[in-house]
Amino acid sequence: MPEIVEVETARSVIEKHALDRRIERVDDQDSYVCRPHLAGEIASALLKRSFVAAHRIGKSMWLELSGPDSPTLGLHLGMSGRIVVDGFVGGDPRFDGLDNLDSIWTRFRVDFADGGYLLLFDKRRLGRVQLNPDLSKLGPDALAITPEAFRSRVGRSDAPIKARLLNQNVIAGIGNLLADQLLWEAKINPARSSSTLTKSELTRLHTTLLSCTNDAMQKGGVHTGSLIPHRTAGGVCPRCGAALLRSKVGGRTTWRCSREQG
DNA sequence: AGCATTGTTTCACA
DNA sequence: TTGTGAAACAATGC
Repeated sequence: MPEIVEVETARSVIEKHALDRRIERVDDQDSYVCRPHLAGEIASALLKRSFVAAHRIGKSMWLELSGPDSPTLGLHLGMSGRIVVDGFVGGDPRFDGLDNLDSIWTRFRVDFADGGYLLLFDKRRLGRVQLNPDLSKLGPDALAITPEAFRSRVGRSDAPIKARLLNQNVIAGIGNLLADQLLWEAKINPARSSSTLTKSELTRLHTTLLSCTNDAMQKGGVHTGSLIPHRTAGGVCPRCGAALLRSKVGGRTTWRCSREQG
C-alpha cells in the first residue's frame, strides 16, 4: 500500500474536499471491498448525510458522518488504493488508469448532491470500505508516537526489529518499503532481535522514522526513499557501494546493506 | 509462463 | 505466550 505517508495524503484530500457535502448516491456493490455486505447497508448509512471529519491512525482512515447515531465509515487503501475527490488524488502513486474513473477499478463511489464525488480506485482490490471498523488493537500512529513510547513498545520484543516495526498493533503505519528505508538509514540489521537494540539505537530509529516520513511526505511517497530504487538484483548501497542483500524478514522481502547493516 | 507485490488475516507449528 | 512461516485473498506488472 500506500503506507502511512500515502494514507495521510488521502486523508488530507478528503478533509479538504469531501466534508460537508450532501451524499446523494452511493455505489457499494463490490462485495469484496465493501464488507460486510448486506445489500446496500453502507449506502443506506450514508445517504442524505455528509462527511464531517476525516481521521487516520496508521494506514486506517475513518470518516465521521453527520446526524445522530451515525456509524463511521472505515477506509483502507490495501495494496494499491487511491482516494479521488473530484479531481484531487491521494494514495498509491503507482499505476495509471485514473483517466477512466468509470472502470472496474473504481470499487466504491459516493456522489454528492452538488455534482462532485469521492471514490476508491483500487486495481489490486485489497482495499476495504467498512462501517464502524474495529481499530482498537492498533498501536500509536507512527507520526505521533513519543520517543519514549516508541522505545518501550518497539524494543520490548524478541521478534526481529523489522517484524516489530511492521506490526500494526505495536506501531501503526509502517509498511515494507518504509521499514527497509529507515533501518538502512539508521544502519540497523533488520533481523536483529528488537530487545538487543540499545536505547540510543532505538532513539536513532525513532528520529530516522520522523525524518524518513517527513521526507517522503515532501517528495510524494515512500517510494521516493533513497534506498528504494536499489532494492533489486545486483543493487548496491547508495551510501557506501557495498552489495545489498536480499532476505526475508517478518514474511516480507527485505534488502539491507552487507557492510553497514551486517 | 511464472513470479513478485507499498497489506492484512488466519492457521499450523515450534 | 510469542513468534514464525506459509497460505490465502485479488489482480496487475514485469
